[in-house]
Amino acid sequence: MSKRTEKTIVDIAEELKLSVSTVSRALNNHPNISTRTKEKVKKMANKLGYRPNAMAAGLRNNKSRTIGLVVPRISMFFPATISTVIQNKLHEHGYHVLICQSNDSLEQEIALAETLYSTRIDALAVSSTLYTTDFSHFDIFKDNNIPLVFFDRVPKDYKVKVVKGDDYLGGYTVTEHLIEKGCKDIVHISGPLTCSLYTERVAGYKNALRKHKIPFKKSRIFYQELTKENALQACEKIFARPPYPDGVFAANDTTAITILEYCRKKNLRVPEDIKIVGYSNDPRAEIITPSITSVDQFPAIMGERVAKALLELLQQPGAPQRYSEELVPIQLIERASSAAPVSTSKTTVKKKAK
Amino acid sequence: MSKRTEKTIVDIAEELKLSVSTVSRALNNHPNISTRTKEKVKKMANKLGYRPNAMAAGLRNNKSRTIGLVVPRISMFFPATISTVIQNKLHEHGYHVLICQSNDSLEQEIALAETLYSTRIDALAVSSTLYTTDFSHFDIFKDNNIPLVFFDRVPKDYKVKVVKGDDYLGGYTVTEHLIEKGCKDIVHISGPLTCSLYTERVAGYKNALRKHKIPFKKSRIFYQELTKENALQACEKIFARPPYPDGVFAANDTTAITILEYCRKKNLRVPEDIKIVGYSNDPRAEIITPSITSVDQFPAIMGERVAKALLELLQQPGAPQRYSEELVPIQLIERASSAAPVSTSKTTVKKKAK
DNA sequence: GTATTTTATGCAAACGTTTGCAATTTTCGG
DNA sequence: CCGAAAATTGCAAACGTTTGCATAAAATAC
Repeated sequence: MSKRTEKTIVDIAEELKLSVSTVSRALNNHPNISTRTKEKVKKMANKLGYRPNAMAAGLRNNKSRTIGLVVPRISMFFPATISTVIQNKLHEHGYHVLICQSNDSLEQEIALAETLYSTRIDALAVSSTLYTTDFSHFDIFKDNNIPLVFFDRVPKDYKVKVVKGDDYLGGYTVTEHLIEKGCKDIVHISGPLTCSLYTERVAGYKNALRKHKIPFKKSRIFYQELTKENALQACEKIFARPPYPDGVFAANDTTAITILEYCRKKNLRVPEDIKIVGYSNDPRAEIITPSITSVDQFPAIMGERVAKALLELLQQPGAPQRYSEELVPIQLIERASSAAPVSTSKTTVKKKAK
Repeated sequence: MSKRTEKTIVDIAEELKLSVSTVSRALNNHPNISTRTKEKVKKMANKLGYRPNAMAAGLRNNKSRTIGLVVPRISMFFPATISTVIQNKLHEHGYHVLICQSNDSLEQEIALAETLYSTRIDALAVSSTLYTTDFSHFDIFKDNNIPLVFFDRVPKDYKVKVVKGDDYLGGYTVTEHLIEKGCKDIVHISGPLTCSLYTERVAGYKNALRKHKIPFKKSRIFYQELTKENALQACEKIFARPPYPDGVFAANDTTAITILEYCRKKNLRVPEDIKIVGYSNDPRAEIITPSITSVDQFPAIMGERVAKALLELLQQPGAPQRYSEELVPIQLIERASSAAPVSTSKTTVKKKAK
């Protein structure tokens, strides 16, 4: 085991009786260096086991070739998929990605912004906390003209590049779908309104109701963090007494699944007695019985777009960042949980096939 | 928008008519600095919007306060959970975590080792590719005494710190469980043997068979990357002609789920006709019908242990790294897919309840 | 009030690169 | 073979910190 003696370009230079600048340029394929010396240098670099010191280069160039990525958590399907794509894509272009989790804590998000700035990341992509309404902790990046892209959970009144799903359309589509399948009393379990994407889905929900002349009832909408526990609590309220709703639009699949299981326990048949639609098309939605209708948000596409946006901004340093919003399409994936027509109460009780 | 003028400690020093060294020490709470100047300095730092430059500090100190994490992919439940935990834990101690994906490509893994070394990470944790048998691309870290910890997918003959699940016990437990539930002909879908954890599970499988005097048949074991497509191909072979097996031990849950769905299509009843057990306790295993028996590997615990190991090594720089293996326990989670006793062929055909 | 210890601050080098500019060597036209 | 242009290489400063050592200031002892 050799003592920790990192080889540097000066070692190469000494060995070869060249100047460090020549060695540096040779390693970076600078056109002014003859091919002969380039070869010599690279050979020696190999021989000595030289590895460039990214910090030294970064300090000199004032760039780290690292980009930051802040997401609520990487153990959830949707952000995990996006992160994967962004990471792979940027890696192809020689960038590292520092994936950080805010754990949906505003405090942590603020701290992350600070320390990510300290590492002098070249760009930042963020999907914010559920509770972030003030985005000023990202001002440092804007002010210093560091590429900044928000995705999915994006700010409302903060001028910055944005890549998001078409949440209004999503909310509208789901609700209309349920109405078309015969639902007349649709509950919506939404995330907290501090997060703009939920307000948009709610808007879609309301507009679909209005269009189909179904009265909107405040008591039929819930705003909460979309956890299993909260979903169960909502169920307790919803099914405390009749009339039960005949449709549920859950703003994520964890909630949809929880409600489905609750209904099973209550001997409510899905979809005959009540239809359920989720959101995000989590892999679980497909395999549960009955399979759950959901909305595909195409996380891979979103990831691609974010990566592309970042790369474009990185390619044109100094160019002022313009506000722009990019919409990633959504698609309703119809499955069993919202399939059959609603049985008129107590009449046709077809035996469920499989 | 201010021009990009990063404030540095020299700016603070000039403003305060102090030397840079004093400012540096003040910001780092060096004991030799009077509290009065410390306060003054910090105040001014705030006022100027100073943010430390991690690269400069890193260059000087020869440490980056960043640790590397190499996993096959972060979009899979098990590594995602581990990564989450490691990241959060290390972050508490002021470290950044550079999460990288090898995408199960040896080539990418090698490249990652190289570039991670270039960033001068302070430590490295890796769960290797399915196909990594030669680990010499990690020698740089060993040779330079940089903390190196492997987890889950660990090397066989490479002396290094290791945190892994008890895969032998897992294989044994699952197989014995199936036998106890009445299975006499158990197929095992294993990952490729290049990955040591699968060889151990296979060993467990074989030993359980032997102990219970069930002959091992080579034709009943499959070695393949555990994807859905491969699982389907295996199914085609397995169910090409009778006799069909009465038990399947799948080395991950994706495979178990695929087989379950295949059996449903073939009108084979699970668990009456055939029992299925998966591995890793993916969230999907719980919600599918019938729910699938699986093996919990406690990813959160594994993550904790890895983080702890890294931190310990980081705390004692220079100490020679010893080889050591830490076993994380496993637990069989019994569910419906392996529950009921095997129906003797064609006799009692109880209607499956729900 | 001086000598000595303790406390607080400053100087300057170092970390490993990159790069503008100057210097040197090579090439080539005439 | 000379001079000028082109190609190659070298010098030295800079990036923003940290830190060993020296120095200055304050506190303490006598």
